[in-house]
Amino acid sequence: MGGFDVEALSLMEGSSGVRKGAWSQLEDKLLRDCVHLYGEGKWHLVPQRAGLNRCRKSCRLRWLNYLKPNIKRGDFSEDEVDLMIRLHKLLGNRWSLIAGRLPGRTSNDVKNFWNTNLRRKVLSHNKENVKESETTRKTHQVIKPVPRVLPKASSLLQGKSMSSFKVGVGEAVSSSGSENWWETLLDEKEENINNSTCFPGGKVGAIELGRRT
DNA sequence: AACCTACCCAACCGCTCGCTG
DNA sequence: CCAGCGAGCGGTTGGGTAGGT
Repeated sequence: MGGFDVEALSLMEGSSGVRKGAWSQLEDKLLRDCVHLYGEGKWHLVPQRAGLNRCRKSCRLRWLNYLKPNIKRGDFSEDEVDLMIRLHKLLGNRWSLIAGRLPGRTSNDVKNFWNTNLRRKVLSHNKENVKESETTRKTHQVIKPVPRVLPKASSLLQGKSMSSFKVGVGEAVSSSGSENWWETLLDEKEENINNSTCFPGGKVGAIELGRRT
């Protein structure tokens, strides 16, 4: 890669005239300068301000997943993987929430890592569990997880600090008074994975956190 | 060396949510 | 209350590349 490929800037334009595809160094520089100058947010204004022929979404994603300072690159540590698995058990495919507990990691990173590395691992692990559970089904009633509904306006859902966050449902959680309530929740869930008081109703599905099902 | 396959990761797309007038 | 708009999210796609034959 030597120098900016100005010609490439005019290529790969969509039908709307907006450029698509990989970002050039020049585009990265323009976007970085723009965010430094105006700060994050107002993404609809960014293409104009930065002089980029990109859609707002593309700009935002590029910044969040690649250009933002303090983004951690490289392999996930064992601790991170362990935490990711536990959080995924708890939260399901809430990549942004999971990424929020992994400093320097983006939701895209987490999602990609999960899909390429962990999904298979977990699936095979689950298969083993299914085999095992089939042998014990006669004596143990299987109680499946039920959506845990959290307040929509909660800081958890907005990626804000957890320290001031109080969960609105599940007395066991809110009454714990723990700063790291979610860690408690992880332990609690592992311990009570088959406890109906923790997961009442036995409804099948991902854990509800407000936005999606 | 050439081809094929699987994998990784950046980027796009479509949808939902929250805010505002 | 409702429509319009911007922001954010998760699912999916596609290009690049490493490894195998």
